[in-house]
Amino acid sequence: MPELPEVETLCRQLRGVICGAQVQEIQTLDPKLGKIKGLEGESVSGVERLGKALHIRLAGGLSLVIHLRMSGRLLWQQEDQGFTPHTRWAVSLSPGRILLIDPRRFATVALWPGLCNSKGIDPLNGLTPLQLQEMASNRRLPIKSFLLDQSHLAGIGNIYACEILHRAGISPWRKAQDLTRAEWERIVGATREVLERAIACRGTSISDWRDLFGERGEYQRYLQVYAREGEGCKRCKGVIQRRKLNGRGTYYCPACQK
DNA sequence: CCCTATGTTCCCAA
DNA sequence: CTTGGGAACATAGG
Repeated sequence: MPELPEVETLCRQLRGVICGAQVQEIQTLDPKLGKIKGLEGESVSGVERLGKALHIRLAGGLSLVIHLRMSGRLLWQQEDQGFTPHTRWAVSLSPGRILLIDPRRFATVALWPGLCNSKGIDPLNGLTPLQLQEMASNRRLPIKSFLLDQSHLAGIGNIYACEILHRAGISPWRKAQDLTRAEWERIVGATREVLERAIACRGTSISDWRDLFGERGEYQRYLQVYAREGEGCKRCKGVIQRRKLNGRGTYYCPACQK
């Protein structure tokens, strides 16, 4: 469910409520998640996002790393209001607790010694067209699959890959190695514009995404192609199509994405 | 029963 | 060894 804008939203919201707070208790309700012990009394020194992973940094140097995968959510409870359905894990801190809610049970939590080194570059931090073009040289996979590969760009998922390619006017099936310099420039620009607006909107609540405080995001108002199969393109006279690419629903306008 | 779902990892064939 | 694609993971909903 959550991609870069959604995880960034949680990251910023968590910073506002748990920086400096002390860990009181960690509860593991789903045995599939490994138990994390020995953090009682540790204080939170910061919250960072690396790709789609959330890092809660502790003063002792360790980081609690949460990955929400497909259906994970975080919910802040200032007071104990009980566990909502599908609560898998919870951290109680001095000002309140964070619930990890995850129907499909793909989410992971782990304790990392220090900073996790992720290979992919952050699309919002120093992304250049030349850099991308070099990474894509000799890659015959479709550009959409390239954008989804977290070892290249860290944070883009299925919704935003579709939206970025529409905004850039490029077909999801173009081979990554065939894009021109000008097209990579359009991708970099579209990536920044789409992700920054989505962050400002606190994510896309097309189905069940909610932020840390249970509020819906607003970016669904700005979606140009995702979940719009059969509807008119907002930029040309085309009709939005949906096809599968590597098993993922892929929305695009055949008329203006070349 | 079928298909779908905002992600990642493993396995296999080319 | 590399690359790309499909299945698996687990659950709910249409």
